[in-house]
Amino acid sequence: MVKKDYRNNLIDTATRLFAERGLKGVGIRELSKAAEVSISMISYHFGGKEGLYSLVLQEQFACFEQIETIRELEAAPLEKIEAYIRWSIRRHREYPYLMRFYTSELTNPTPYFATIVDPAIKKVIRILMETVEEGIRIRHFRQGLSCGYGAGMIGMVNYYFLSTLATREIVSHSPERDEELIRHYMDLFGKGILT
Amino acid sequence: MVKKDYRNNLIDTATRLFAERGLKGVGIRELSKAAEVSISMISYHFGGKEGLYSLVLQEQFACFEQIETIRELEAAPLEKIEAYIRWSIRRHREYPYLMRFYTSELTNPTPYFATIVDPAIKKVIRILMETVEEGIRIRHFRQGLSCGYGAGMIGMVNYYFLSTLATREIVSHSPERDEELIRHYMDLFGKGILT
DNA sequence: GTCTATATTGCGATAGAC
DNA sequence: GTCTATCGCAATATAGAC
Repeated sequence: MVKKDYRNNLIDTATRLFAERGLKGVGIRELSKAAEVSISMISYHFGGKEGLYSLVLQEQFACFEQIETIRELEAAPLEKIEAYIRWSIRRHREYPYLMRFYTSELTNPTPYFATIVDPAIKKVIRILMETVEEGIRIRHFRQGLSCGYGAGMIGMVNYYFLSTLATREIVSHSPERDEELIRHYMDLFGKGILT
Repeated sequence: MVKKDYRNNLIDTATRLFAERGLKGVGIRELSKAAEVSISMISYHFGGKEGLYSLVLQEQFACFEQIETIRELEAAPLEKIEAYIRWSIRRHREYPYLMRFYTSELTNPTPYFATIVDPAIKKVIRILMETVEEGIRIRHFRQGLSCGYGAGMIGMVNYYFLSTLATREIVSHSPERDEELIRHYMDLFGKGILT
């Protein structure tokens, strides 16, 4: 079906371009040329540039629904933390532009931050904090810890992907290293760095 | 001196507006109106909008020079890590818009990323990795750790400030909590979370 | 140094043909 | 559904008066 090809073509191209240069950094002329369709297709299919952007954003953040399965997991808190790390890394690999939208919306929010991005971030942070809280309560984790440590783990993983542009010459970001990365995060988070 | 007032006025206004909406998100009309000067002042003093932006960026990242004092510190690796955390938090408090420029340039880089932002980030990461490496070498830190753990610490601290917009209703970001925050990061990084 | 007025270019959106 | 051509507006930069 021709219609669907053109539509998907536009969505794919827009995802890449918006991720790389932001909503304001991409014009509909360049967008339609890159997608090899005419400029009027953007208004026709998506009601304008902003409509296309919000659709791309929705697609990118839809996967945050899956975090609920981690909350409902019948598992020890530390296993839930590992499940989060695995889910998070898988998510970044599956949606290579996700971190760009995530941080771009956090620093230069568009009107869609409040409805799409903010709830997704809050949901993940709340679940991680809950998990750490539970770990403290049932004495798997040390007493007197702050449940904010959960957010520390989110920060470590996200920064690994966020900083790629500056660190790829220093640290390998190959997917083949992902398992090693998970072990390292769990090791550091669990036991700390000291002898 | 009138000249300097107008110039500084423009720089201050531009810092706030560029931080909040990005280079492309702010026009020189709005900028000059907010700074209460005429539009032509931007070209006159800074050679155009981009010139003003690059000056703001230089100002924001100039403080990264100070990281050298941590490298040269005569102190144990763990103390250097704490010195980094203190320096980083102080930096975020002194330059409240720094994290916005930092992440905005990482996700939607402008032509100034390569000369201003990239070297600053690389310098900090290298020093943290060196410090962890040294800690492992002199057996203050556990053997078999990756020196990439240093970057994990950068990620935790930066994410705390990056995520403010989404987490301020969940976690307090008050400067009065900073000392507690430093203790928590050192505690987690040093001993981990397990009993 | 600072202003107003204007030149020029580029933007997003759409009318109308097919 | 898709195209081309064009409208109206906002962008940056600058000429020229003071």
